[in-house]
Order: sequence, then structure tokens, then C-alpha cells
Amino acid sequence: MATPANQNQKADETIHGRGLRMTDQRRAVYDVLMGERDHPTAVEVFTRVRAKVPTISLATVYNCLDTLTGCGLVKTVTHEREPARYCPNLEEHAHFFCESCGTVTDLPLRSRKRAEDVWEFPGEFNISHHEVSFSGTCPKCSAKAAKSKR
Amino acid sequence: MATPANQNQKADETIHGRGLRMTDQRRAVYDVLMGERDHPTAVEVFTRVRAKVPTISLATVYNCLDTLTGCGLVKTVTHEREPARYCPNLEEHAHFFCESCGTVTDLPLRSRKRAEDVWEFPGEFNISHHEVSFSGTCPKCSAKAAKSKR
DNA sequence: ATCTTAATTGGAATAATTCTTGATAAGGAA
DNA sequence: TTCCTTATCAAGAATTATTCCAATTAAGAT
Ligand SMILES: [Mn+2]
Ligand SMILES: [Mn+2]
Ligand SMILES: [Zn+2]
Ligand SMILES: [Zn+2]
Repeated sequence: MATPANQNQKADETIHGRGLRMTDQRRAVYDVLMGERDHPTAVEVFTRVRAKVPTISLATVYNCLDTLTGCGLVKTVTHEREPARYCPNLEEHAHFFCESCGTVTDLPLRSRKRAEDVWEFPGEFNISHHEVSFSGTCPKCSAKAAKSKR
Repeated sequence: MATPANQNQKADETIHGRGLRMTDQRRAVYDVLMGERDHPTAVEVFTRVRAKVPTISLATVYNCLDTLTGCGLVKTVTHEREPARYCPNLEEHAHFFCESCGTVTDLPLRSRKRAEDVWEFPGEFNISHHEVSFSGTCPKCSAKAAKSKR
């Protein structure tokens, strides 16, 4: 059971609240994201979803991801020119991309700090969205590199 | 004069320091970026550069932009799935993308604050790069929207 | 002036994503 | 249930940004 029942319930309501339908495809895509929270690309979602819904098409995976992000159930994660990744963690957080092993890690916000306080806004900007991404080497890969160097 | 002489000098040295050549094409691309600091895309750079170097190709513009970023003279700016933009401002700063008029604004870092202090890193991450982008409506577009509403 | 290697060009190739169109399926009304 | 309307899906074509490739040109050293 990838998605806890109460989350599934909430997703259902959100979808229905928009006059949309919770189809097998949409549920399966959402389940994949909730099951392995490793920020898969659309193609990775596609291959995982086919285990449950073998007839699904890649176009439908893109459609479902669009719908889910449109409903605010999922967030799109971008990093440089790489394919988009998808994340069901709705808490405010940044992302770390390991250049060595490719993993993506969630970085939670430290309490009482806000991105808006770090940068200076010259005027009355109306912020609707922001995204923060770091890259480098993750703890595992950093340790490995340090070991091989000495 | 798009690029101040001392900057031009610095760019020359940086390029030469890497064993590369400062060609007409590379200088023209750098001049375009220094001249209008509005974060143009590769295609926009291409159309502007052709005024000075009419025979330049788009592939060369991409090559030059690659070289300049490789030398650290220019930074690549990404935002969602949009084409990459280029910025010659080497100070640490974030970007604001106006969804209404398309302009990109530099947001300087407030003194004594660092992105690394805002998010929590669970372990020994080795940060080599980070990028912060905001989107919404810029002051001009926000004012226009407020006026038309009342 | 010649030589060696870097840089440029134009076009083909690639990769992610979006679009189009016809088939299916869901849910409401009769 | 059956019919009707509309949302959704599927398959493949199209689009877009970017990269790759192979042949030519230009720099700069000898
Ligand atoms: Mn995440
Ligand atoms: Mn900038
Ligand atoms: Zn790693
Ligand atoms: Zn604006």
C-alpha cells in the first residue's frame, strides 16, 4: 500500500473538488509518487506505473502529472536542463541534486527562516512561487570520494 | 560601448588563461550580455549578435555561451521548462521571473545571509552550486493589475 | 609561409514535452 | 438500464531547445 488511506482520501476530494475524476491512471501515478519518494522523471513514473496499469501511455502519464500538479497534490522539480522530476512532499523544501549518484534529497526549511528574507526585492513584487536547488555531492558520495583520495 | 574596457580586459585574460582564444564571436556574445543585462535566451543572443557579426551561426552562439560559462564569465539561468537564459552578473543573486511581462530581475543577496543557512542539510553535503528563482508579477505588472481591479 | 590545432558552420540528430485526433469510459438524466 | 454528454486516454506526429557531426576556416606558433 503505497499511499496511506487518509492521503488517498484527501487526493480524491481534491480531484473531485475541481470537477475532475479520480481515474485508475491518476491514482496509479499518484501512488507511484507517494510510494517511492525519490523524485522520478515522467519516464521513470511511466515504467513504474505500467506494473499496475500496463496499458497506460506516456502521454497519459504526462497528463496525470499535469493534473496532479494543477490540483496542488504534486510539485514539479526542475534542475538545470534535466528532465522534470516530481515530488509529492507539499511541505516547503529545497532540493539537493547529487552530481555523482543522481539522487535528489529534500532539504527542509529551517524554522523561522524564509527565502524571501534572504534576497532583496527592489519594489513591490508579488511572489506566487519559488524554487531552490543545490547541487554537488551527497554525504554518501562525499565520503566515498574522501576515502579514495587518502 | 557595451562592455567596459577593464571588464573586456578581464574577460580576455580569463579566456587566455584557459588556453582558449578570444575570437570575434566570443567577444560579440559577451558584449551582448554585458550590454543589455536582461537575461536573454540563446536565440535572443543570436539575433542581437548578428547585428555585429552577421555570419555567426546559432551553433556558435551555443558554443560561445558554453565556453563563457565554463570560464565563469557568465552564468546560466534556468526557470521551469523554459529555454535557458544567460547572465553576466557574477555577484551571488537570485532571479525573479515575471509571469505577466516576461522580464527577469536580479535579486541581490541581503548581507550576511546565505542560502545554506536557510535550509537544513541532513549530513555532509558538498555544495558546488545553487540556484534560486522566484516567479509572480513584477512591481510594474503588480501596479497595473491593482489599478485595473479597482 | 607553413603547420597544427582550435573554432566555426550548417545541417542532422536527439530528447523532452506538447499537440492532435479518434477511441473509451464515467457519470448524470430519462 | 439505456442514452447522452463530456472527460479522459492512447498512439503517434509535431514542436522546441539543445547537442552532435563532419567539413571548412582562422589563429597563432615555428
Ligand atoms: Mn522534494
Ligand atoms: Mn542575473
Ligand atoms: Zn551521491
Ligand atoms: Zn512584469
